[in-house]
Amino acid sequence: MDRRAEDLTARARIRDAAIRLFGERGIEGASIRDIATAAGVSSGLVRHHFGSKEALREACDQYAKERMLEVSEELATSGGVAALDPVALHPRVFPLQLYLVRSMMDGSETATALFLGAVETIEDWSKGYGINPQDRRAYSAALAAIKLSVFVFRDQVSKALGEDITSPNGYARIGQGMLDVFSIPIITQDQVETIRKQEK
Amino acid sequence: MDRRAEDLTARARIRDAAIRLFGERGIEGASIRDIATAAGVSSGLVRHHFGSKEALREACDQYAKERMLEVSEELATSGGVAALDPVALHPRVFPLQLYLVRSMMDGSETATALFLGAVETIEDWSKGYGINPQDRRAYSAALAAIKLSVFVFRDQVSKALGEDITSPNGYARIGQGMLDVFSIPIITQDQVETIRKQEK
DNA sequence: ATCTTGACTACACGCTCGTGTAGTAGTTTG
DNA sequence: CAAACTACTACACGAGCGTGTAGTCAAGAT
Repeated sequence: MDRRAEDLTARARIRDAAIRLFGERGIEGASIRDIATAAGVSSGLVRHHFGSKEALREACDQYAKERMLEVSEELATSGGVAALDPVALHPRVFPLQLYLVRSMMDGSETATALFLGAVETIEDWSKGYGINPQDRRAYSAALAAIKLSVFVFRDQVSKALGEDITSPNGYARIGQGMLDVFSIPIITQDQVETIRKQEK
Repeated sequence: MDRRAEDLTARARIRDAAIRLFGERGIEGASIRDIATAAGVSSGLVRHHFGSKEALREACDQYAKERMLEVSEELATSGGVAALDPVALHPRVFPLQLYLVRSMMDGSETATALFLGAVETIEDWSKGYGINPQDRRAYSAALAAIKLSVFVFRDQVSKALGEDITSPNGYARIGQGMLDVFSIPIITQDQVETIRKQEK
């Protein structure tokens, strides 16, 4: 997580520690005392700045959302593979993505809204790109979920590759793996037709 | 979760309730008392049968693993799309998958071993199927993660589609969406080459 | 008829959690 | 210089947790 000038305050340290620990252990799994210790402050100060655990989580949601949208815009203007990646899948935002995924699984509305936004972005992009699936909405939702899957299973994927996917090399490999999934069709459109008829 | 003859015992009811609640709320999020209430027994009986929460989780891991492998074999022999789906993605095993994903995220070795097994199965399958990605291991790991992603984000995907993906209709739609992802290449192999050169 | 065993419950324990309260130190404001 | 405010800590609270213990009850063995 890269720092900004105002971010040397205790409040920012608490928020950063919360995002990291919530992301690693889940919301229930990380206690206020753990977060306070990680940030090098007393547990009372967490309460002083954020009021409650729920409010701390909302502050984290908001911050993660803002940062994600910032990075997303940066990548959109820089071109490259970015267009393929409306919700940025960039090593820089690993901790944020990890946190958002956990927050989503624990029912965060802000995080879920980000997901829905990503689905819409993919919908628009796929239209402009000339992709015409049977059910564009379902296609876009599947793609949005797919892009987050690597974060969810980062430990398992790392174990499968034999190297941490947060390392430059591991990240490059799994990124390449994803590109292969997106470039090599594993069934033909004809087969898809056949399956759909079977199901009816 | 479908029942078997022996499954009318209190022990089985506890295990089923545990798999459901662990899957819905995470391991930390579901207490022994919650599970006991859901199974219609006292919390002491959970301890009597399983010893500890950790042991209960391991029993759930083991049971989920066995059932998954059973279903996996069934689907493999029944042909159809099954070959495409070495780790069965079948509505029948939704609660099991949900549980295994949660257990995996909380560091279960049994669940992680299942994931690694799936990666190997996909590796073998992709070879026999004539798919030749740059990095077969990374490709297989990505595919394994992708297949589980729908379970992780089932609430978000359901919200995006406007209908529950555990319903027959919703399941058919997201299944179709996945098939479209696997049948429509979104970048060409040439573009992949270009990107790889850029990154170097 | 008594003993044993296993399924099952009730209840109490110590711990950690989120939260509440009181108070201190340093800076800002009048 | 005093008052007020803000960042911050220490400590106590009640609740819920996993766990431990004691005991009930029905069924089968001796």
